[in-house]
Amino acid sequence: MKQAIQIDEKNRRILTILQENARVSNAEIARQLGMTTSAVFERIRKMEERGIIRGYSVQVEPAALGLPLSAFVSVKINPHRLAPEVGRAIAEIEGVEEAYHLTGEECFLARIRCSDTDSLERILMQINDIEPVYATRTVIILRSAKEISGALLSSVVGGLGAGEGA
Amino acid sequence: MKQAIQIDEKNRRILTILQENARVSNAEIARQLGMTTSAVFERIRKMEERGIIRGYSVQVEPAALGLPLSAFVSVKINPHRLAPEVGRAIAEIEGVEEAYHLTGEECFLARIRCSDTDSLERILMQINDIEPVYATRTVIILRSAKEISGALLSSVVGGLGAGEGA
DNA sequence: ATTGAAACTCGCAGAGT
DNA sequence: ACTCTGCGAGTTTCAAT
Repeated sequence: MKQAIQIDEKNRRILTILQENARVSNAEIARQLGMTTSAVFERIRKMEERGIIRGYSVQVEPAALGLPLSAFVSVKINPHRLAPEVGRAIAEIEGVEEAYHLTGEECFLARIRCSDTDSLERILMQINDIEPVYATRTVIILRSAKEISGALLSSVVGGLGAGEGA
Repeated sequence: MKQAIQIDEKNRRILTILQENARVSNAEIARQLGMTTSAVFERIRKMEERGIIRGYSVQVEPAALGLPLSAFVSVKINPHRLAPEVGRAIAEIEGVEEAYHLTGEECFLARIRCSDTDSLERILMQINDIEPVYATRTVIILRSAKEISGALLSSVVGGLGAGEGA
C-alpha cells in the first residue's frame, strides 16, 4: 500500500519558505520560525532522506535561453496498451518539458518549449513518428496566468536555442 | 521590442548546475567550473538582477502533502475579450497549480492538484462559477512520463490536504 | 568580468537534555 | 526531536586589474 506520508506543521512551514526561495540559509529559516539552525538542518535532511523533498531547482527566464515559444500537444495513440512506451518516447524528445498520461481519448499531453515555429514543427514530427501515435492536436500558449514551474527547463543544457542549425 | 537577452556559455553551465540542485554552494559551482567563488557569486547575482534567474524552488513529493490527485481542466469562455479577468480568477482558485491562456476554442487550461475527487469537484464548481465560463472539460493525470516541475506546489501553504473540512 | 584577501556568516557534527 | 558549542567551510564585500 502506498500510504500517504503526512507532514507536520513545522515541516510545512519550512517547505513554504524553501518554496519561495530554496537558496535561503538554514539560519534564516530558523530565524523566521524561531528555531535553531540545527533543528532546521535536521528536519530538512530527513525530508530529503524520506523523499518528501525531491530536490531544489532554479527558475530561469525562458527568453534568456532563446525559448520564447510554448505549446501543448495532445496525442492520440492506437493500441492503448503501448502507453508506457509512448510516454517514454515522448519524454525523450528535446523540447518536451512535461509529458502526462491522461484519461480520455487524447491520452497524452506534452508541454513544449522551443525557439520558433520551425523548431515546433520538428518536435511535432518527432511525436507523430512514434509508432502508435495516429493524431496530435497542438495549441500555443499565449500567456501563463499562473506558472508554478516558472521555467524549470530541462533544456538549459540542450541547446534548442534560436541559433541552432539543422 | 522584447529583445531576447541571450546568455553566454559560463552562465549556461552555472544554470545547469543550479537546475540539478539549487542549494549547492557557490564554492562547489566554482570548483566544478574552474572559477573562483567570487566570479560565480557575481554572475549569479547579475542573472538574478537581470531577471534571467526568477527564483529558486523546492520540489516536494505531493503525496506527502496529501495531494495525490492531478487533473487538467480545459475551459471555454464566451466573450473572448474577458480572457484576462478569467485568467486571474482561475489562477486564484486554491488547487490550481498552473493556468494558461491558449489559442483555440478551449482557451484556458488549468492544472489542478488536490486530495480527492470531492476536492476536485469543488474546484471545478469554482471554475464554472466564473462568469464568462460556459464549459469545462476535465481529464485526470494517470502518470507523469516527464515532470520538470516535480511538484512545485503553490499549495504547501494552502491546506488542500486530505483532512480539511468544508 | 575576474581576482584574492578580509570580515562575516553558515553548515554540520558531536555531545548532552 | 531539540539545544548548545565549535571549527571548517561558505558568503559577501571591496580594492585592484
